[in-house]
Amino acid sequence: MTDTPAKPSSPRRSRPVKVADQIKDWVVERDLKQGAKLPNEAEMIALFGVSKGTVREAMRILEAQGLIVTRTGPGGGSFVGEVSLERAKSLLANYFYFQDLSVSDIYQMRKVVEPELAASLAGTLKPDQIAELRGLVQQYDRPAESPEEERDQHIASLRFHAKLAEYSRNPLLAFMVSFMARILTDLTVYRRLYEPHNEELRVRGQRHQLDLVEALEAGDADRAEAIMRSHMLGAESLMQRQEARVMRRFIAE
Amino acid sequence: MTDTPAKPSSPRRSRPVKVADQIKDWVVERDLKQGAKLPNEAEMIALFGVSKGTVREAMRILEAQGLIVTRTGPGGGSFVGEVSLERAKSLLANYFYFQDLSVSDIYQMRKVVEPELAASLAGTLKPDQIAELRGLVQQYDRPAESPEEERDQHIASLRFHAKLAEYSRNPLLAFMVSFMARILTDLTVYRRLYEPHNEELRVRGQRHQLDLVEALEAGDADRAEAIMRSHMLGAESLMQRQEARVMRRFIAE
DNA sequence: TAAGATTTGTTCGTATGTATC
DNA sequence: GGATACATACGAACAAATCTT
Repeated sequence: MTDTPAKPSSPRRSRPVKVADQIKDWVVERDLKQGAKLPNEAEMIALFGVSKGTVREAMRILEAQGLIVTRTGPGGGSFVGEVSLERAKSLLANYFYFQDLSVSDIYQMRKVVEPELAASLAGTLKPDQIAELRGLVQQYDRPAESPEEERDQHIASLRFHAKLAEYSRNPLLAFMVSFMARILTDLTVYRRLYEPHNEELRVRGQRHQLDLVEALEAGDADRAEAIMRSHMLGAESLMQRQEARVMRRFIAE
Repeated sequence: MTDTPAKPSSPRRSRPVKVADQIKDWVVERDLKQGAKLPNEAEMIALFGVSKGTVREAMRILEAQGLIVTRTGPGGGSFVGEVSLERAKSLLANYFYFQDLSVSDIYQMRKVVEPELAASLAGTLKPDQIAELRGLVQQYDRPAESPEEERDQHIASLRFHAKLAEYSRNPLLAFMVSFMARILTDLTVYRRLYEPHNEELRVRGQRHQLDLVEALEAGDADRAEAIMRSHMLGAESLMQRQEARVMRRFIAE
């Protein structure tokens, strides 16, 4: 029912996995919302006719997917918990760990998605949101004086994009932009993926972002889109030389 | 190390979760590849100084994320297993279950991503791939004679897009397109999300796809992009009236 | 086919930890 | 601080799957 169309001869499903599926069904049937309480361990044991260990393994499966959260103590138990953005990004990052994702792959996506986001945001932001964006841009207002500062500036600039994503009313667009910002951030942190210093590019990047905020404030969608497109081209050239294959490690949590 | 920058006061981490993290670290340190064998249960117990139940719960966590697979019997055990495309899509779908994702949200994304995919595919496909695409288009060569057939045609048409994604050399682009095709397919299956029948639109859609294959074969990127863009607009209008909020159920597996 | 070896799968009893009242 | 209600963890035993001979 809630399963993908029909696995041709399942490879084998252990009982905990089955129980996890049953619990999902149980939740869906009752249309439980975030925060709703699930039966406790003892009740689960009775409900599905399995032992405590099996129930616990099933719970861990659901927990790992972010579908439930568990608290101990009186009034504790397991609860429906919506999958957080953070967890969703981590789980997807694990997938790309095994793919051969390059920086230019990411930019091929960014070049089309970020301008669309910018365009759709024009004229929809509240003054405090505009202010917050301007605040982020200020964080890299001056030339970096050390590699560490340059790295921090780079990360702050990615936070600018993540913030734009946050303001979007389209969850899919928001997720994709936020996800790419995270991958690039991780890359910056773990791989020193920032340039041998190029002051001109930094200044131009900052100019772009300030102009963009202005266009967003003015509600000029076309201009916002154009600026973002140009900004992406600049950023791409900034990172292009980095041949680095992106994902070469597990992403924990 | 492999964790996100630094959780400010983690809410509490159960022992199985810790062990799961330790196992991830263990794998990363050794740079184990897909198929590599992990220590068996007994060794894990010794290695981390926890009980069997705890080890098993940790394993279930990793399994739920698609990071390991487990087999019984001699020569069995747990193995590093790359996260499959299917699982990644399912896990992400669970996130959007809790978001308020609309059909037009999906199309906002499709309208920019699918043309980019089409453009990048022009001139890169082998004859058998071209043939396979043509084969898919043939599956909705004639007017549907029943709602069921119309649904099947709609699904086949989404398979066309999924197939294009499969041919892409950009894993990120490929994933996004495939993911959207899956959501729309689920929607078609579970919610009868296909139109009250509009023969003209069907014919035009098919025409688009045939022209697209031709442009891809000829290596005409601009034309492929333009056709896809137009195709997306048509498909959008086809589904537009469906106000349906997309995700209102768990996606199992 | 059958038996044995190996490894995960499942259960049960018990004890401990944790948060609420 | 004690009682209560819950999850958490351990250990020993047994079941099932699968490979080898």
